[in-house]
Amino acid sequence: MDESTELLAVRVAELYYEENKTQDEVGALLGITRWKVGRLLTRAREVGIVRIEIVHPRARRLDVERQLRDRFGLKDAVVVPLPADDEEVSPRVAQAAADYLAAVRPIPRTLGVSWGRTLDEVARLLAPGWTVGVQVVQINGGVSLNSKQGTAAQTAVTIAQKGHGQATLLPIPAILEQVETKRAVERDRAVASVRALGASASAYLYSAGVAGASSVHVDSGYLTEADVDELVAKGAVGDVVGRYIDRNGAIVDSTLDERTVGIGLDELRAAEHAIFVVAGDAKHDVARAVVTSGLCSVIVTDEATAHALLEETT
Amino acid sequence: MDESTELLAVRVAELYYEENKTQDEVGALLGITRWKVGRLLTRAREVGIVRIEIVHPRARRLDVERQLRDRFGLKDAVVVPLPADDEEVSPRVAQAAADYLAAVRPIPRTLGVSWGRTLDEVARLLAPGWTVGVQVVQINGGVSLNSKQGTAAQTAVTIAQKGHGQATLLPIPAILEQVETKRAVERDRAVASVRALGASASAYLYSAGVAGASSVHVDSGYLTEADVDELVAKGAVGDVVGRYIDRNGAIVDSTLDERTVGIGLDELRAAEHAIFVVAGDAKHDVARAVVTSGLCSVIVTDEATAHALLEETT
DNA sequence: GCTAAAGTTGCTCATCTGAGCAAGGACTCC
DNA sequence: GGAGTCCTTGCTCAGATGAGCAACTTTAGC
Repeated sequence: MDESTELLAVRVAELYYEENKTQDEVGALLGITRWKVGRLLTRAREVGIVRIEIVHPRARRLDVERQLRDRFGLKDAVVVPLPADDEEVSPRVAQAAADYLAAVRPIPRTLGVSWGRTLDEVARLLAPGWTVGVQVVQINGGVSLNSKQGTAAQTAVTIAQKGHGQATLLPIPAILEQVETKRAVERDRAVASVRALGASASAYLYSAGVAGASSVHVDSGYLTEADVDELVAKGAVGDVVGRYIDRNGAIVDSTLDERTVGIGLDELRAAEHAIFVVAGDAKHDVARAVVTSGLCSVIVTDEATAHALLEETT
Repeated sequence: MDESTELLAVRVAELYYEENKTQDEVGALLGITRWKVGRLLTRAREVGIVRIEIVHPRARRLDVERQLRDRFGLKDAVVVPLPADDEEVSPRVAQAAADYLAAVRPIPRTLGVSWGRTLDEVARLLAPGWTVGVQVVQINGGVSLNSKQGTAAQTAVTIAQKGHGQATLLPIPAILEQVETKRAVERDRAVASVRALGASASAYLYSAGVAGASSVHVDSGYLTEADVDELVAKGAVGDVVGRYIDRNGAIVDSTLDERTVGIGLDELRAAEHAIFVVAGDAKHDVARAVVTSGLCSVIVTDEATAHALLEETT
């Protein structure tokens, strides 16, 4: 588009969009036919002279969502635009996840949830009365060894309460020290039944952690920084329901995995609705691993993550 | 608009604007009638959920321009949107002024110009060949006492050259020390003829300066900082064609004014086209004085200045 | 509980707008 | 210089859209 055409397009756009004139009127005013006006407007939109944007905390990027679905064979995708303020990213994604959960049809009778900061936020933002009589099951261990005790339970309970249903918890450490202990615990009748209930869920809602010193597992005392460093050295990019995976979505350390309590990755892969919530630049790698290895059927994320997924997997 | 309607409006806007669906399709998809879709879109635009903006260096704000015309009885107004970068404001206004000048009809045979940074920029941005055979006359004195000598002449010459015409200069100090000198100079045949030519111009193009230590007059040595301080104390807000005016557009110091060489304010007020170019936050006060006192028939400015003019003159 | 006022909804109809097409113009490559 | 190709232009026509209206619903005030 040459200089003078561009200038004309600007004038046309001003008269049409800002002055609310019809294409006919604009044409008459500028001495061109209305068809030319129409074409200039189309071009102005294409070229970006005219920018139409939807400014709202609950806005979504449907075009990006479609690309994600297509590229990774997902059942669904939810992408929220990046807000001006970085702090706002995770609440918006959480809100979107909460909205999505409330809209899942058929309504899940049994919902398996993991825990973590992101999930906590989702629970908090979920609309009270989002459903009726839901059964929420915690799908991975979580009683932490230090202060933050109870947040894992809190998440499940909140989601259950707001859905006028009840929560079934898994009050067991996420990772046990000995394989034997883990086996023994799983043989326990109560624990086994929770595991069974979890395995039967019709939908799962979970997030992922980054493999690094800031991991919740280090924070909670399940793993030392050295442990995590070793995992990273072995190729770990992050954890999903407490299990560390590499960039291909494979378990990094099977011994560690044996000591991890909760649902297995294959159960997640087989699930009807496996809703994966991720926000933030740090999690691009884990997100990619999850999405490419079919761990989720639905992803809820921010635009930056979505673009990262789409760009680098060409 | 309540929460749920708003959310619906967002969904509607996304499907309509981003997915390019018809209102009918959007309605079918969301289970509402197409009329409701149309109404939601209208509201979304009104409320600002949908924002349509024209992003272009040459874009204008026609709505604001209309307000300016109406409020101040101007013949015309040109308002450029604020660019993201503050540095960009004055070039954009200058460009707009250059564009405007080239589009003035009937084409001015004789154009009176003042000088200064703004005018210089206008001259620089003017399109070569913007007209043919124009006669450019310098309307106020300008040979400066220090280094920057010649810029005043430069402006007029550039405008004339680009308009395939010739420039008539007024190579005399803007302000003389003695009234007698000024009178004597004006009696000079050559000078008198330039003044006469200037007075006969069919269009004037000029800017304004702020009354303050940074004034060109101080910079050029015509006035001392103390002089300017005194002017300010007397109510001066700035100068137009070298003459200091107060907020009502009246001459502040008649003695000083008597020593100022060039066109008078009344000649400006009587002119057919008095095109006033102002940019920048510092000049809001002078701009208001010029505009409210009828010194210009056309204003070319930036959005911030325009808003300042409109807001505070209610 | 009733009435008036204000707001909302679905509809008709006139107008606006984009897709698609044929004709004209400009540019390229022998 | 001429044929072929690409791009632009104005047009027809069908589909999309907004103004205006009457019926209906909600709200407020008594």
